[in-house]
Amino acid sequence: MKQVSERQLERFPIYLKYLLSMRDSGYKTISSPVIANALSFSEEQVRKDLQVVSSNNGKPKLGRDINELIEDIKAFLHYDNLTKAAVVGVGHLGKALMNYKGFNDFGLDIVCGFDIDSNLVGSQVNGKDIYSVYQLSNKIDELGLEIAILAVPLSAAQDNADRLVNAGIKGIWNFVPVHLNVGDDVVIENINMASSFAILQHKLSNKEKN
Amino acid sequence: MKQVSERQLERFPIYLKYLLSMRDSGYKTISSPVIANALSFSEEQVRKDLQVVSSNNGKPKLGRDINELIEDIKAFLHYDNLTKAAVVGVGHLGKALMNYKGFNDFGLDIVCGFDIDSNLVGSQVNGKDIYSVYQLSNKIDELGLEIAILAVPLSAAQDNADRLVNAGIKGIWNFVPVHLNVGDDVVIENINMASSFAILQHKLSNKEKN
DNA sequence: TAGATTGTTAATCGATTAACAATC
DNA sequence: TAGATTGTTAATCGATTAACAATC
Repeated sequence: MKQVSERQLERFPIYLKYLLSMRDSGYKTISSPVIANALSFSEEQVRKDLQVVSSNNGKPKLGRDINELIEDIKAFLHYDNLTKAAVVGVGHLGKALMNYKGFNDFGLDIVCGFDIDSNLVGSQVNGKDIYSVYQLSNKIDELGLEIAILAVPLSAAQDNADRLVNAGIKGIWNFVPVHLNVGDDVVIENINMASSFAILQHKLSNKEKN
Repeated sequence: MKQVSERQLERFPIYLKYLLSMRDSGYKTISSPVIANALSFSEEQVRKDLQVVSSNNGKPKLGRDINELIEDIKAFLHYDNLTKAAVVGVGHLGKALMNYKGFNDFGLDIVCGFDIDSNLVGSQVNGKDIYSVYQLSNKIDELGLEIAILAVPLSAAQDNADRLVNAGIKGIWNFVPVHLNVGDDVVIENINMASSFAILQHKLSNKEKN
């Protein structure tokens, strides 16, 4: 299979959402120019991206079979077998993540939550148990947790990352706006709202100048 | 001022968080290699990035003054005068965003929420009023709202984006995993959790292969 | 002074875009 | 057939990394 870049990986879920909506609208095939126009990408980029995941070639004049393309992207993104995850830090954000309905659609299954607050431990959010962070090691093994979603306060982020790594977690989805230092064998992916907002703000103030 | 790329913009909030923590630890100056090492960037990249925002040159052997650097980054990112925003769609995610304490730190002030559900309209979240989406035009003017934070269900996303644009909003921070089509004069910035998770998942499955 | 760090200029790398023959 | 779309190969663009003289 061809090499894939992070930029491309980011685009596949976007293609998938669009393709699902087009299938719902009754389309059977779809071409790169049509996708490009709908999503504001270039058609060359769409063609290259789809070549990475497609099991069959597209057909000149027709494009690709939508169903096949949807299956190819889902397979490529591992959407079929759910990855078990836990939310660490059950504050406002952590609760919202535990309640979010969309995660199953992209192969993520939030099994439980962890918090340090003894008032929360033993309760449930969206029907999912909240355990103590001191139970991390045990529960990770017992429940087969693969990924931790970190949503603790800033000051507790690195400590909890260390705790997770010690407990055997290899993947951390970090919602805390701070750089985590972990070993090479652990993968971190950050959702940094401050970074995203900086781009929005900058684009807006550039507009105003014109 | 030098040209700045989106990649660089994303890094400035990360630098800022780190610099604040180093200032708290008592440091007065800091060099690019030290920053690079702490944040897992290359030192050349750090040097180039800081040159974009710094009002003064760094000093060989010493580096830069931390306080000055912090002020420069804050000014560059417009962190000083708060941008007024509203959350549109007060579900689990919308509520969490309205409760999130960190936005003020990066120049964002969530003034109120909007929802279509008449059971929510008139209530408050974190002391902030929830208005009907039918009041958007009026309230945007009345309250001086500049940015909309979109957190509605997928099926309602494009309609609400259109509504916001019609009501005069020029910047949309989109938390819905869908591509929004708007005119050239409107800026959209997406927080796409599916895209972010795709990268995490892919890195993890690559690790497993080794 | 010696040397760590700087800013600038050049080289490399990777991703996007363009060009174009092949084909359903 | 004609032409829209494909896949491949080459060119361009932009960002990162490397090299190096300047300097506190």
